[in-house]
Amino acid sequence: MRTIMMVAEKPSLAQSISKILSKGSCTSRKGLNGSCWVHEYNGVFHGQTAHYKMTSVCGHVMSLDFIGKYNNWDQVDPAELFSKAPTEKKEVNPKLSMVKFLQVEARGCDFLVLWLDCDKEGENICFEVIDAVQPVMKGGVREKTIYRARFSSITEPDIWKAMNQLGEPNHNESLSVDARQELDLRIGCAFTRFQTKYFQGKYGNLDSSLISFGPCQTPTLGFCVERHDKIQSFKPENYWVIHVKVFRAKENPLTLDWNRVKVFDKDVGQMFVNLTKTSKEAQVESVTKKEKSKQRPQALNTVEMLRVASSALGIGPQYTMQIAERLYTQGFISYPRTETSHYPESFDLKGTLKQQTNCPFWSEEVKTLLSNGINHPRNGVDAGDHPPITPTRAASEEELGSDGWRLYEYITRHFIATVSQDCKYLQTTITFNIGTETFTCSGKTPISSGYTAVMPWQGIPLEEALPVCQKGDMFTVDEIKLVEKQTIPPDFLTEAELITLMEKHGVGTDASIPVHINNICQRNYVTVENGRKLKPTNLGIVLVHGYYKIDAELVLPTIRSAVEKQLNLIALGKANFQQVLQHTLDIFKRKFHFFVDCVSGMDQLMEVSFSPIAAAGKPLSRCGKCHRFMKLIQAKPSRLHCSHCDETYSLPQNGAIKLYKELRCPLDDFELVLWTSGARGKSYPLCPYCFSKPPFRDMKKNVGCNECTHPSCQHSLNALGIGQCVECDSGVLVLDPTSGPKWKMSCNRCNVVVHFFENAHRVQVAEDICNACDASMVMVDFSKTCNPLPADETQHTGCIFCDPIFQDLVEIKHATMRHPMHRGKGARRGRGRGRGRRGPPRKPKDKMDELAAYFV
DNA sequence: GCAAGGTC
Repeated sequence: MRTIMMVAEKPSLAQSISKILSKGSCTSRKGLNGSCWVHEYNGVFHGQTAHYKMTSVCGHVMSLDFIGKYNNWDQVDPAELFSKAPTEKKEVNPKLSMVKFLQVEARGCDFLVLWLDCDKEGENICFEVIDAVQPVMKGGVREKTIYRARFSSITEPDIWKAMNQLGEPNHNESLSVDARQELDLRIGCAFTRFQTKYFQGKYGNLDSSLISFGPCQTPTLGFCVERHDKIQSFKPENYWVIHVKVFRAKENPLTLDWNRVKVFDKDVGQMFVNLTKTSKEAQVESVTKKEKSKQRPQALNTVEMLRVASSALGIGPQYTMQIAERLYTQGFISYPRTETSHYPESFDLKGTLKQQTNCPFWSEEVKTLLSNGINHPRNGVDAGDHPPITPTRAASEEELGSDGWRLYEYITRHFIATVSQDCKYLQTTITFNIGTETFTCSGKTPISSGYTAVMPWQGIPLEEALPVCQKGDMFTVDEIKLVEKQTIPPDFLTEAELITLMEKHGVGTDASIPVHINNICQRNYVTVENGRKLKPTNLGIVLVHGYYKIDAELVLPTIRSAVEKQLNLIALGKANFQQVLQHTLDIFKRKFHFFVDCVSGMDQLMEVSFSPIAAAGKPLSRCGKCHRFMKLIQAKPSRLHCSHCDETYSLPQNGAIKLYKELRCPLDDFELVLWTSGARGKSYPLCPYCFSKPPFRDMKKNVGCNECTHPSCQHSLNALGIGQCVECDSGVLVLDPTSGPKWKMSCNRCNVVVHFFENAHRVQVAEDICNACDASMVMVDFSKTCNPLPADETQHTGCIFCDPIFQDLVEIKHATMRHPMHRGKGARRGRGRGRGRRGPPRKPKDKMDELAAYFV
């Protein structure tokens, strides 16, 4: 029997498609990566009985990156990223072993049917799957073996239609995505690295660890700064309006609106007032009554959900998507990433509504709709991806938690609204003539609330009823005055407005819009103010103004759409992949060089808001080269700067840095500093020079003395390492020499901190090794007054894992069970032991020799 | 450490 492997873009789709095609009879099992499912059933393929295996990936399998050595910021000129630097495809998430999983499932299969989403990204993933799977499938030389299923919705008729009309994957569309990936990578990384290094080397208080650039995030920031500029350049203007009040006996006075609304010249205003004042009476010119309606909403898609969540619920896009994904995986709502605002024909509107019958918040409205009949939903856009976002089962606040419930409540109310009637109201307008001028007064009275019954915030507010009158009726003029007013500046851009702008200009997608907004917040280009308004920071403003000054195209919203236009030519087969890629890269390469040449133009703006790095920070520790004090710059990213040598040294982030007893690194004479993390109180010393430039080949970048393999330095791993970490595979528990009297050792790789020998006078790592577990022996001195040791002993040396006397004094407890000592000899792991187990350390050579060797 | 696009 032939076997057909079928692959969807996500596990949920594999499940629904296989359910349809197997008519509910498939068996399901989890794949070896623990994330994807395999659904199997028998059916017919090409007229013969066949075995089907339907599975999925989780989005893209591969992602593009530069080959390793081009990811070293210190060694690579960003300009090289435009052409010289080779790229390679890497697995997006190596932990998922997606390629291996696909190969295991595809081995020996006869046919491959690709059910990836029907957009360009999906087409690209098709080829990622093909590349992974083809080598292990049965070689069908004479027969076509790879098919593409194209579906426009996840409904039975559509899925069956797709299965019966299998086509071929579209290589051109896939190539257009390959081109986009390469362009985004080369352009984004080149600009980001250049800017970051350039500005961070010059200014001390930028307060952002990364000065990033990207074809989506930069225009996103541009929108926010554009509004800021409008506010700044706003000049209030005076204008004048005529306020008129009229009344009739025993009735409340009416305030009227002037038909000319306002004038910008006081004298002209006064003239109109005089003309109005020629009459003491207001005559009714006409009374019109018009039935109007407020339309029920279209079915909910992602972008609209994000807008409402931000503006009405006060929940940001990133968090909204997190909540929505949780609601989706728990089965409360349908798939939350969709551009479609139109229910498919087969959508069970009534069934979805019935589920909500018993929810007290809207049961009345639901019951009325079910008994009176639901309204046909408005036409929306069918993007062919997923149905609109709807509730899929009833829920309560207890089940969902506060924010989950608020979003679910909105989604549900929105759904009910889409099948409700429009809101109808009567608009009455009374037109008055006073002198030569015309004034009106209007009011709304609800006729039927329609959908606003479930979306009360959109309802017609109750107003005082207008007086009943007819043409020719006379009112007495109570008051006529000229009122001076001022135009007011616009407010900062709201997140909801930004989402609309991004969508309009094609910046980002429904799934990536939240990411871009999050990026510009995290990079400290904008802050989120009350009412989720986005206020640009000095840094954000200077960056955008700098781009405007040097090359406005870098920040204009068209930068994305212009490139996408080119990419579309590839997708349509009208242009060659290489030519488009080269052409676009050439343009941006020139833009890059121009930007580099003109960056002083941005400097002039930076200088106004930021202080030079040499003027920032407080003196902390001495430089090993000039022996003058270096300054600690606390602003993000925290770093040490030697103004004499004009060098900047990076430091670990998210912790406190202080001087470490004026001790020095034996390799380079830099004074050591102590890094302390907040939460768990982990700390270690580090040499500012070695931290960026590891002295030994086996040492990674950005590590402290607790990972240094120096053979004789008293602060190194060799001197203070005790034994293999009890949690992680690669770490070593290192004594924290500053931790007494609450002594502890912490893993130099993971977050494990082990407390031991509380109140001991002194704790030292001894020369000897435990025979049983290879850990370093530990020597402990207790003071006489506080001595837990037996008899009169105040000093004891032993293995903290194996020594019975130490057992109660070490807080390892359950973690001990993971230690090799307690798992039998077979379980011993070879790596990462304490000192003495790392082989004879190489003798350190002269520091500069070491460095030279390191970088060869 | 970087982009944007999928998805978990």
